[in-house]
Amino acid sequence: MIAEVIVDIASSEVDKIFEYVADETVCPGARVKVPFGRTYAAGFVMSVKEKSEYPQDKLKKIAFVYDEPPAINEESLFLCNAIARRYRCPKALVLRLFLPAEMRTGKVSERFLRFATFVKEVETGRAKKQAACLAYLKEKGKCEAKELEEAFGASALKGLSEKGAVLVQREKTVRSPYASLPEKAEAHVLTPEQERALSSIGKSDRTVQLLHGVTGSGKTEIYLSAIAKVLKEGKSAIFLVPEISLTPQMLAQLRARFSSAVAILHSGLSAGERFDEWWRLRNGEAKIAVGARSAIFAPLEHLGMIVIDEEHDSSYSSEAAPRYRTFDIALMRAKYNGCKLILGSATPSIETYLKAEEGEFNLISLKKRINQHPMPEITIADMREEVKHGNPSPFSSALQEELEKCLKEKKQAILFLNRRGYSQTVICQECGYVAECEACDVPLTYHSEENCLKCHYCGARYKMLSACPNCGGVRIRYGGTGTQRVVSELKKKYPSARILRMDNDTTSGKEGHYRILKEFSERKADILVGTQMIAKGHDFPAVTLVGILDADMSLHFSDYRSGERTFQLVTQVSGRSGRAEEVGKVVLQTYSPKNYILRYAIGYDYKGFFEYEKRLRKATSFPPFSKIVRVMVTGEDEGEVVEALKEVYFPIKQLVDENPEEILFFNKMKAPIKRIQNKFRYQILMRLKGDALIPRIYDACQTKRRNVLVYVEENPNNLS
DNA sequence: CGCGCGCTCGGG
DNA sequence: CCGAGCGCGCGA
Repeated sequence: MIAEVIVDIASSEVDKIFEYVADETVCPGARVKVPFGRTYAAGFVMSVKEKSEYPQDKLKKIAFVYDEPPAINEESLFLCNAIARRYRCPKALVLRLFLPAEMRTGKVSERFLRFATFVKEVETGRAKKQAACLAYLKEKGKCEAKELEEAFGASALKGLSEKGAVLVQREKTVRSPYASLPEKAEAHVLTPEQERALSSIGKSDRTVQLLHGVTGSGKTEIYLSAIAKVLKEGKSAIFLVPEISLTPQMLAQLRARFSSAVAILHSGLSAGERFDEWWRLRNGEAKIAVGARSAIFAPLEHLGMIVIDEEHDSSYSSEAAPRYRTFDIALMRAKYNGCKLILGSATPSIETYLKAEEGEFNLISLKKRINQHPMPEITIADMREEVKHGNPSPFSSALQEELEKCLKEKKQAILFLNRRGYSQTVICQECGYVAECEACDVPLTYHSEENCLKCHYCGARYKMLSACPNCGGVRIRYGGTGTQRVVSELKKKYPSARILRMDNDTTSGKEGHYRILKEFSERKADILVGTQMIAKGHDFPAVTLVGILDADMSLHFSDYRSGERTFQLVTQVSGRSGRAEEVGKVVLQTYSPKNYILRYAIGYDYKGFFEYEKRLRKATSFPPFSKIVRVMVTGEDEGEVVEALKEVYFPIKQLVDENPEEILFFNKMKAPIKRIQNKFRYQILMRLKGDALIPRIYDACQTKRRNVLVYVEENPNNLS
């Protein structure tokens, strides 16, 4: 037998089939160890065949075959080939997506625990501890050795073991994260609207189902019911959520409904936990994979449903090679398995909603909130007026009024500002010098807590300036407010209020998010100040006020999606207010109160927003009415980067010249941020009418340069 | 003449 | 990716 093997080396130069002699038992998908060059390499068997065209005397034998059930199944192999072809990336890199990292590095394997089992009664003589221990164990039959040692002492157990009264053995166990969560099944009664949605999914002949429902309309319950149905048919399901939405609340809900049939795959788990959860899915013990983006690669067979919750979320696009969109992989899997793909959102992306409107996706709209509560009322605070009336603080008078009321009534408030740190920039007032990162072409952010300057692109830290390094001036201005400054201003204004901050700087550690959210939900604070991350699906019943401090931030971002993103953000953040019996309030601060996007957002008018945005995109030929392609060229040596840019520019230029009807825009330039982490960044930017040229653009970007990275991005999430 | 470094090439 | 092989430049 001959095995066609891909070696686990993520480089395009070695991304080809190597043939090895294998015995009959080796099957496609198996992980193997093969002689490669001087040494050995890990690899994957992609296929097997009878004989080889390669010179027989040069063929070598597979050295070792890992785990008996092949780690990669047939569907995974199919997906791997499709993804590698689509995104032009080494197969080894794609294959890694299908395995928990722990499996490749071999750092973690199964966990063993020592268990003591009762064997027989024996004479214990004067050894009281032994007698007590034996009695205890006889009662229980079997328990963890560590438990007995802690209760009765290690010597007692050892003594009993030597006498043959108990048997102490190492046993393989499965780490079960969240084992402590309750497993109680509750009765689930669907509202008529939810019932209708569920049956619409069942009846539809479309693969993709778009569940468009306002915040609080009970989408989750529909997902869970749909999954339960699939499970009953003996099939499995994947449930995807954005990175930070994997809250304990959500997990508790899943546990309650499906108990141990759920496996959770996310970065917060320990290496061992992730490894075990993965195997529970692979061997069929668990039927539902829940997780962020990468869980779309879960090793499930007989897939009966895929759910992508908050489908508009940008975390569903991979920022590293392979730069896949989760939706694309999900669609491949749905088609392969002949199952449905449910997308859910209160604010679907323009692209998704357009496809639903055109009938490509089945559109299901949920218009009612489960608890019948009205959406919180959003009022606009015109910050131009505030400035005119001499209010220099980050809080408008309307917001201050509401905050005071909120504090007096002992309710909670959330203030949202999408900028961490104290001030965005530090500027010398004498000469205009702006502190910048040495490795990146960006200004540094002042962090008051550590009294230092930080680069938000590479993470570098610098000492705070005592004087301007340029002119020696000591008058330094702090430009642009961040969450830290908001907190310090709040403390000045409301000294008795308890304030929590939640941003990238306060959420480090395994359960950073969770800790802060828990404190806030236990009402250990009155005001929560935070970035993006406070917007996601958390439920704080006591919150009656939300302040959006700077709605313009994302609005005036030079990006075709800025309107869409602002609408989504405002809707999502507003949804945090008034979750319980009380009607919530939202104060939205802006310098452009007449802006269309904000107008639609305060009226919760998704359709209005969609029609407006659709017309705009159509008129200007932006996605989804075109495709934006960016070829990024980056490396430490600027000369080499420019060389490489020219190298890929010419074939693409030729392509463009030959197909003028496909092109809306085409140019090469420096990227807006010219350097990140000492790497220079140049780009070719294109707007194309369709996808026709995409494969050839990828082809043109294949370079064998070692010190320069060239990659293609399709409709990238940011163009910095 | 011999060694060292940088580039190219092969790996089954 | 990683190491082997080889060519060329330079010092004594």
